[in-house]
Amino acid sequence: MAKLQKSIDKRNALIKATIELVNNNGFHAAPMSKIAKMANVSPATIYLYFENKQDLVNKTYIEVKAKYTQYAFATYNDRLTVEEGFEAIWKRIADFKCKDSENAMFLAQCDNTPIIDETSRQEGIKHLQPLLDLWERGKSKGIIKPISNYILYAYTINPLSFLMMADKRNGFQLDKTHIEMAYQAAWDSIRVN
Amino acid sequence: MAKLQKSIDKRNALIKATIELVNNNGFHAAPMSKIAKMANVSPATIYLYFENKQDLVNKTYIEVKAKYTQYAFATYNDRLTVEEGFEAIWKRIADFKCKDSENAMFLAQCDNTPIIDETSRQEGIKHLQPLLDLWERGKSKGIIKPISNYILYAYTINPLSFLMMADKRNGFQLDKTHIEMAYQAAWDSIRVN
Amino acid sequence: MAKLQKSIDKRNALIKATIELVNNNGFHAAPMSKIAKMANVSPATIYLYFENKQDLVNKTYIEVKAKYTQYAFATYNDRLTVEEGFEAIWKRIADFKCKDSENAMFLAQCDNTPIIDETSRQEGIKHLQPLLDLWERGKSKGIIKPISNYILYAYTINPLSFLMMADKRNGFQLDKTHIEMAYQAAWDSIRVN
Amino acid sequence: MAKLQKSIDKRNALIKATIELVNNNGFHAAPMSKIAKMANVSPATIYLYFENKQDLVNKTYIEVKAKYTQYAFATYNDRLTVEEGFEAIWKRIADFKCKDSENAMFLAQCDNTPIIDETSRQEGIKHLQPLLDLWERGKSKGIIKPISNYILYAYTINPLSFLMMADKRNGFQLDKTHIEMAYQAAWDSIRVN
DNA sequence: CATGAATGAGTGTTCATTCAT
DNA sequence: AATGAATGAACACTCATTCAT
Repeated sequence: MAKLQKSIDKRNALIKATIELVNNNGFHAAPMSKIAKMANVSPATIYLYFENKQDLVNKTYIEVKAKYTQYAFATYNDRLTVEEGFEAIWKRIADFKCKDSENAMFLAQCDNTPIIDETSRQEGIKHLQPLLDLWERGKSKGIIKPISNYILYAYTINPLSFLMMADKRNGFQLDKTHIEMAYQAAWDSIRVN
Repeated sequence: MAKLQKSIDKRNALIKATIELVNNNGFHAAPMSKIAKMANVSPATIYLYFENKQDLVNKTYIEVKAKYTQYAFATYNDRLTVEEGFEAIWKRIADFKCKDSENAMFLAQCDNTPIIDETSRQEGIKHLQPLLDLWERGKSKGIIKPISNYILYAYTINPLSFLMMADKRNGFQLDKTHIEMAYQAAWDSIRVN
Repeated sequence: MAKLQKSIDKRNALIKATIELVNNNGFHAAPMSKIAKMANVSPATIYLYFENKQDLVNKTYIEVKAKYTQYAFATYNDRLTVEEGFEAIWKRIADFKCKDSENAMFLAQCDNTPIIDETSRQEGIKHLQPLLDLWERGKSKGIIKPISNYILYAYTINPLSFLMMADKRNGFQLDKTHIEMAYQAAWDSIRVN
Repeated sequence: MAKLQKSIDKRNALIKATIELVNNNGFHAAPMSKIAKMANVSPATIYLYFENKQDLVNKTYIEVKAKYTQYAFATYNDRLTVEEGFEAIWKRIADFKCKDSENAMFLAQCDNTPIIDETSRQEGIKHLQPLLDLWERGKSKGIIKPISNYILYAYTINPLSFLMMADKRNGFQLDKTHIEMAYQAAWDSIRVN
């Protein structure tokens, strides 16, 4: 029991270290040796928990994505109206991007990069289903435009990554007011007017 | 003159090679030696044209971004109405993402990554000014929502990167119909009701 | 008693695993971890039975060499004539190389390699004494050439290793007929004609 | 020209270092770093001359084997009688084992080991053809026993490796007298009495 | 201007061995 | 007696960069 606990701690420490290093300097500046050092572990120990670097990165991605979706849907249930449901999910995601920016930034870095292999990417997306279901409901009720989910995602959720990065990098502040405006833009872009 | 011409050719070849390699396997799979080989040049020659790898990547980014903005504004002039102007620019950008996907994918990979340094990033954004001016015009005329340009960008232009990647990676097809739908979403998200 | 029995089983399993792995890919592909796995034992357990890897390899060598000499002399007794005795031993050794090729191959790999330390090598040779005695008898009776035992060994026994490897690796078949021819060559090379 | 010369020097130094290290402590104690150091070269430089460690070892083997066969046949021509020819070749090989023991020991270590891949092994054997031709001549003239070349090799040439190792390791002295005795044994083993 | 050869520092990974349990 | 987890040191190999030519 104690052994197992310790193991999970190390695994977590490794994943945390990976996220931290990747966030600070990008994937190309996150060597195994540094990850090990930051997790207070020998480089060899990493390979007790992960097959290789690719696996470590994939697993980290999947784990973070799981946290993300879990957070996103925590307040949602399908008895909400389409608009209520959408707002609930969207705001939770916005919240995640603001409050858990470590994880959010890591996910953003994974977005357009071939570092995560396709299998893990699919695995990561899997838990987004409730949102897709909500959209289908909205479409059939004539509330949401009858367009591809890819477009719906591109115009509602994805912009939040950009805004979070702008907040981190440039002068932009992703505060309450801006989030409200962003939500309005998101909803306006997909609702049937 | 002939010498200079030759030089520009080599520089271009190097930039082209960088883009190609980064597109195929990401930044971590684009070593200087491969870039040199693909450009039919000695590794040492790269350092006649660029200070180091960081510089090569930065310059490549700036160059590609310049092509991108040049293409974006080619049909635009400020005598167009706000909506006409916006549509003109947006559609050109969409066009670029479809037709020059080599360059577009490279830019997408640079988006959320710390590989490009902040200075070069600013340099790349510089030429986007006409779009910002257009938005200001739209805002003052009450046509476009009075919100931060970051949000306007996030909800109109940025989604196109996501859709292009979806087209490259997943089943999604960024064709005429989808582009039209995306444009509608973009415009709906920022126009005053 | 049960405990002790179990221990011997484990020791044997470890030695067997060592032989098997070394045979398959050579010494450099027989790490302790794989040996442990193949013997269904923890890596740490190896160190209860052997001091270190060198010791494991040495002991394996000695053990296999012991089996080899035991087999070689099983049908021999010193009341046989010199030629009968030589044939008996030689044919047993040839038999061993054919039938117990696992062990024979392992010994062959140890032959010209510095992996086995000199002490263990001497230890392994020790049981060959009856053959040396036979040779001395043959020499004193004028039946066997009065030459160094090293040469006698080199020209009678050692060639069998080469032929066995040729059988394993190349097209050569070390069958009944070839063994008979080899025996004739061996005997011809050392007998006083 | 100077450049090319220097390159060949380095290649030779690397091969020499490989032989030396393998001879001293076996293959498992010849890491690339030590080979590089012994050749006064950076580890990275090895990879300018050889694809990888396997390639380095293979090429070293082929090169040494070539020197060996070249030396073996230097005094031979097919106008010699079968016995003269055999003695010429055999004695040259014995000579090689004595005088160029560095190379000879390296070859001995390669003999029963899977470190050299089969292709390189075949490549190494290729130049032995004149000996095989001589044997065929001897067989057709009824001078040499009509038996497999594998057996002829096992009982004439191969014992020399054993004797050389005995000379290096144990008390045995592979001197003139012993060589003469060994030759007699070799010839007796294959000649038609 | 252009290069091929060269490299020190670093990469991901494996290994023989140890230790707390 | 037996172990799974852990590790420092080493391994084969690669990289961005330099330099003599």
